[in-house]
Amino acid sequence: MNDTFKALADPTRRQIIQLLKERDLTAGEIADRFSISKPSISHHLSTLKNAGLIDDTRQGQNIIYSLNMTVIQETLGWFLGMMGTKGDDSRV
Amino acid sequence: MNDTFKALADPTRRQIIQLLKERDLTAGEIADRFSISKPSISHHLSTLKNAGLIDDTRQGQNIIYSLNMTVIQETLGWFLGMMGTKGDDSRV
DNA sequence: ACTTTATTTAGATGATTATCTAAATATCTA
DNA sequence: TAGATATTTAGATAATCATCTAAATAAAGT
Repeated sequence: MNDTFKALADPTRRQIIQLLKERDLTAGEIADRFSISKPSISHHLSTLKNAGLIDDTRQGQNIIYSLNMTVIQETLGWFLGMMGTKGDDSRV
Repeated sequence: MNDTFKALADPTRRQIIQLLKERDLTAGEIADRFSISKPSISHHLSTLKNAGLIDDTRQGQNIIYSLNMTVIQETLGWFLGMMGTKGDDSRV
């Protein structure tokens, strides 16, 4: 959970996630959309992958990244849990 | 938005939020529930307040902190936007 | 006014992080 | 196997962050 929030606490990484929401992309395609170096993007991708937010699969020379909705759903659940009646401590 | 995610990217701050979900608490009551120093908790509270996640109001010697659901709702919205059909780029 | 209690602000320190360049690895093609 | 392309790993550096102790501010009680 902490890895997830830490991964999301960076604007570049959130943008990457937004890009992957549209369609799967190779590391290079992702890097092309930013003005920072490829190694930096690679590092961000590794952070996102480590948090379980994205998956990767090699296809020839390319590595294709895709969103993994599982962790996003879990995190959404955290917020939903937050939205119960304020002060709700489960007394019926 | 970035302030929100950064504020949430710390376990102590998330725990503070969980505590405030149950009921409003003074700075001291919050600090009592952690093993780190009061100044550190005060700093965390200031980070959360800066992100709009909590409000404070002085009452005598105490400062009472409370959850502000507005930003939490907005952030929930971010996740909901994420949950649209994967690949959804709005072609009807 | 002085003391106590509650809280924050200041200033310092060690750890983590975002970024870079250079080098390594992996795959494909000629 | 040599060369080109795609990507990551290594190592360095500057910035940000979590934490601490000590000092300052605020309110209340004596």
